[in-house]
Amino acid sequence: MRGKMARMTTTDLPLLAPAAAVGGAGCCGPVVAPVDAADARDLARTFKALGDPTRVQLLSIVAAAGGGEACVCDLTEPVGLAQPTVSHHLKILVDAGLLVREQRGRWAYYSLVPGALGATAAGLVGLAGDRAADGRTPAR
Amino acid sequence: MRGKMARMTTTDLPLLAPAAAVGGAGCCGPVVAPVDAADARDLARTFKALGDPTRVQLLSIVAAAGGGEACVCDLTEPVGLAQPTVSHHLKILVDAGLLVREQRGRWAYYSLVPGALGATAAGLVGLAGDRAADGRTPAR
DNA sequence: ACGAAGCATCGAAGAACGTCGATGCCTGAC
DNA sequence: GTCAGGCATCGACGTTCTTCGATGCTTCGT
Repeated sequence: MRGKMARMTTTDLPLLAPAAAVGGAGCCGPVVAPVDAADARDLARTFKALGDPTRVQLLSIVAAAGGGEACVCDLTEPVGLAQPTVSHHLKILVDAGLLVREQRGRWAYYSLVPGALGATAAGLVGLAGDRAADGRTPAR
Repeated sequence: MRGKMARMTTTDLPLLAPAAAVGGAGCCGPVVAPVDAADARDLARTFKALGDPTRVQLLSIVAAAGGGEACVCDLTEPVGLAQPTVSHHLKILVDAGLLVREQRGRWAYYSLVPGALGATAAGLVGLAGDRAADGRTPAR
């Protein structure tokens, strides 16, 4: 009889993960403080936004576009999806703090948030603490 | 007459993203070749594995554990989930190429794949091409 | 040989996700 | 003022994901 734990909904605030402040910890103890549950949640929220092929494509298309920005009409054709779907994915990327939207006239231009991808990558390698960050084996 | 495009299932091979080989492109043209659709798919598969708070926690707990490895019985309590659920998440991380499983006696020990997190982080910053990789603004 | 412990797999239930067509709002052109 | 274009939002539908209890397999200890 357990049906009482709210099911871990995973829907919450839209903030960007604060680079997962993993400091020096977990070096000499019985699994002490790897990352806070809240940090894990924030980091996972960003990764979930990146966890769709369409969104990864959108991100890279925007990054590769001339001027570093692209409007929705330029994005629907490369990904082969309908315009409402592309708008939906773009909104998710904006909510994740990876893209910014700027309306100019009739067009909505999307561009990368400068440090966002780097911060997420840093949080990713920070996940490992100081272990196996860039190919170093864990001493075995 | 669109309802016929197989729905983009997103389920396929378990391989790890090959760091998203974004070369030099998209500098002077109408959005040419940001990343291949297959690369986007592989990268997104890894990010989807990271897109759950429980899995992020598991990853960091394993990384912070003594010896760089942990068995399932050590992981169920920190994340507060049932054992089958933890096994399920661990399998997803193994399939994504982020963890390795080693059975020793009665226990199954999980540890980080050495370069996996770093490779994924590299693919992430590679997504931006050479733009906004580590805080550099796109010239504006 | 027998029981216990650790773990994976199975099947099910509910929530979340991706996709679309239809529709409405806002801007710019005439 | 009126029309057309670009985009977001809404509602719906099918798929996928997360979680659990139950169960089975393998290994160790007695």
